[in-house]
Amino acid sequence: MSLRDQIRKGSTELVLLTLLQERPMYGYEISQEMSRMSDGYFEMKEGLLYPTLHRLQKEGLLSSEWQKTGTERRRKYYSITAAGREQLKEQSNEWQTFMHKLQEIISSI
Amino acid sequence: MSLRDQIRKGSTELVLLTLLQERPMYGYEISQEMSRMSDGYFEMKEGLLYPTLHRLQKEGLLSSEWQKTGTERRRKYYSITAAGREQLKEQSNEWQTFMHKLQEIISSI
DNA sequence: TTTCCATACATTAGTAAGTTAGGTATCAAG
DNA sequence: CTTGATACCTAACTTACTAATGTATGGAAA
Repeated sequence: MSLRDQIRKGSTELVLLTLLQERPMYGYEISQEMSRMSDGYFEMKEGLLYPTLHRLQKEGLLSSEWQKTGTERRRKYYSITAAGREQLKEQSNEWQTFMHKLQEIISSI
Repeated sequence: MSLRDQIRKGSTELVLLTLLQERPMYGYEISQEMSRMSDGYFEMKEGLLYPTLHRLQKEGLLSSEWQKTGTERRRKYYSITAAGREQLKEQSNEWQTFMHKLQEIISSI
């Protein structure tokens, strides 16, 4: 695992929930959008993306529905739930704390 | 694993190398000092601390020597090497990038 | 003086997040 | 009609991290 991969560990949920707070999206769209909006920095492999979406839904932080319209390719759209928004707030705060603490340590030397 | 534990994942090496850049320390001292200087935020369990020190030494980022003086309790002091300082610079930069990117995403919504 | 806690090293078994590598199917373009 | 992008998914493996435990020494208190 690269240094970047190692550092990104643990940010999966935060990034996912943040994206879905904007609007409902389907898996493939999420991976594209995540890469696009971070200029390629955040890239989520399918082997992580789909299992994580399933887990977050199981935990009640996301809900999903298959797209109804018959013409387009089948897509499963994920939406953030109220519990998901709560969790997002919590995670966002925790990340802010972490980054602040880390800055303190880095700049203390 | 708690949210905080999950988030701290991947910061182990950076924090260790940063501490040892200040001065050589032994394992027990590192865990105390790490907790002290972060007001209890960063806590490294022994099951992570010792294997990681061993690994970093094996990778040439740290060197170690047992304390010589006979009176005191035996201690293994770890020092950062030139390669370790290089790695620290790299990791520090990578972390800055990551935190910047994450802030962008968080604040973009 | 022995008992108890802090110091100081370490390992082992288990968990869970992440990667790697596949599989299936549809649609559009050349 | 094959190729690549879209779109879903799973299984096997790796590894950072936790939880639990083990060993040994020194000092303080009982």
